[in-house]
Amino acid sequence: MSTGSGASDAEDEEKHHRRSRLKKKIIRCRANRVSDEEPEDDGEERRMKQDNSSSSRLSEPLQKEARQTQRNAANARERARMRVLSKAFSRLKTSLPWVPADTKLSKLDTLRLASSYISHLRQLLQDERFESSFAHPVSLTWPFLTSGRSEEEISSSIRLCGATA
DNA sequence: TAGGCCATCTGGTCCT
DNA sequence: AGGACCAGATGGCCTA
Repeated sequence: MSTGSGASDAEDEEKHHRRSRLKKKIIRCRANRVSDEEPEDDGEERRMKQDNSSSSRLSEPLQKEARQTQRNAANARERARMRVLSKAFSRLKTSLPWVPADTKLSKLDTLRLASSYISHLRQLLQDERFESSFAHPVSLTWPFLTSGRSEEEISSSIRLCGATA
């Protein structure tokens, strides 16, 4: 997974499309297997049965088909859900300071770094010097925290964020 | 080539 | 009943 920056977004997209094509191929194969098991469509009788709203009254093959349709819909929803989750991870990653945009970071690493970064910020809030030099520290976000800090403080933060907890 | 990571499928459970 | 969420299984891609 790459970051949420413009170029890497496109990269992500391309990667995603490549994967999707492969996966779709797999899905098609599986679907074919399923449909191979299904008997031939018997026109009129089938259409009449489709008018029945209750699936329990459907014939066996139609029930099977209905289940498969529902499954496919559920799969699509699950894919969308996981896509949202992945994007959230990407956004979280881009909000981590001192992590270059093109850095490869697993989801687990992203969580760990975010966690350590939060700890770091909490530490800063408890720091007396920090409190005396900023009137409203809580309203500040990370890019501003670097101003007024020594090289040593910044590099120690880099070490902190660079280490996988 | 093994191992890590990821996307997807799937069945189960919970919630509305 | 249907959707959301979750966890396990599976298979592909990538890298050391």
